[in-house]
Amino acid sequence: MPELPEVETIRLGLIKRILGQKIVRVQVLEKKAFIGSVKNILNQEIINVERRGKLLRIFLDHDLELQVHFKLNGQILYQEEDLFKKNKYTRVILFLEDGSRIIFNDMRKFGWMKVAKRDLFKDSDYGIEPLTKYFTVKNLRKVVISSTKPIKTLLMDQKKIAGIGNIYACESLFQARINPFKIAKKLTTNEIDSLYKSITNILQCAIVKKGSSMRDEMYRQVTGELGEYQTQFLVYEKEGEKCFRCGSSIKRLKQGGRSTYCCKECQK
DNA sequence: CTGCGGTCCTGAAGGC
DNA sequence: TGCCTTCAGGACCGCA
Repeated sequence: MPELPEVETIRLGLIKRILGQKIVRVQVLEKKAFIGSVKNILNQEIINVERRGKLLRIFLDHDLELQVHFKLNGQILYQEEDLFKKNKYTRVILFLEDGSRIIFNDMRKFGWMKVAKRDLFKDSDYGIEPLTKYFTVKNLRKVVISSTKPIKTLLMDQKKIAGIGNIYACESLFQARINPFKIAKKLTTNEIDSLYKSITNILQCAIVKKGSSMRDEMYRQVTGELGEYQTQFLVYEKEGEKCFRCGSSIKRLKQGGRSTYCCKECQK
């Protein structure tokens, strides 16, 4: 579920609420959801909240961090004491010193929280980070022209470009008028320029709209509110609807076991 | 190197 | 009503 814009929205929601707080108690309701020792993060102060691709990184004292990977259904909520509510999908609760709580929910149990040493974090495990100074047309071109994969598969390869999942890959390729099945190295210079602009534009807009909350409404902001970018989708989950640009029917095609949504007339 | 299918889980939706 | 299949935002693994 959460891709870059959703994780970034969660990061922004947390950073203005939890900095300087200490974690005073940790309740693990699902063992496999919490990797590492709870003891190591007790009484540690939260000093920053960062993000790399789809990975959320809560920085603590003593060179430690608590990483969160949301996979498909993970959710982080921030609750004041009096609003506290867990549900049947609550896997971990972090209690902060002022009585507030960070709740990690995950219906499908794919996601996890992990205690890790900050200096062991391998930035090179992740590809170019969009919306940073490293994400330039030149760097995107370098990655694109050296790959024989279909462009959509490449966009979702976290080791090449970090943070893009199925939704934003489909939407970016539609906006750039590129066929998701086109082999990356066959893209023209103009197409790569266009793709660069569409990725940047769509991710920025999605962050402004606080991410995308889909039909099962699993993604929420930390306040519990829904995101709003799903109202801007032009192809994702629009099978059979008319293309916004040319009016022909939006197709759903299988690609690497996943659904790819596109317009066969506009995306060549 | 690549693609493909299976795997970790739970639940919703649709067909019959 | 109930049973069955398919699908779901991610990522890893083994295999060809």
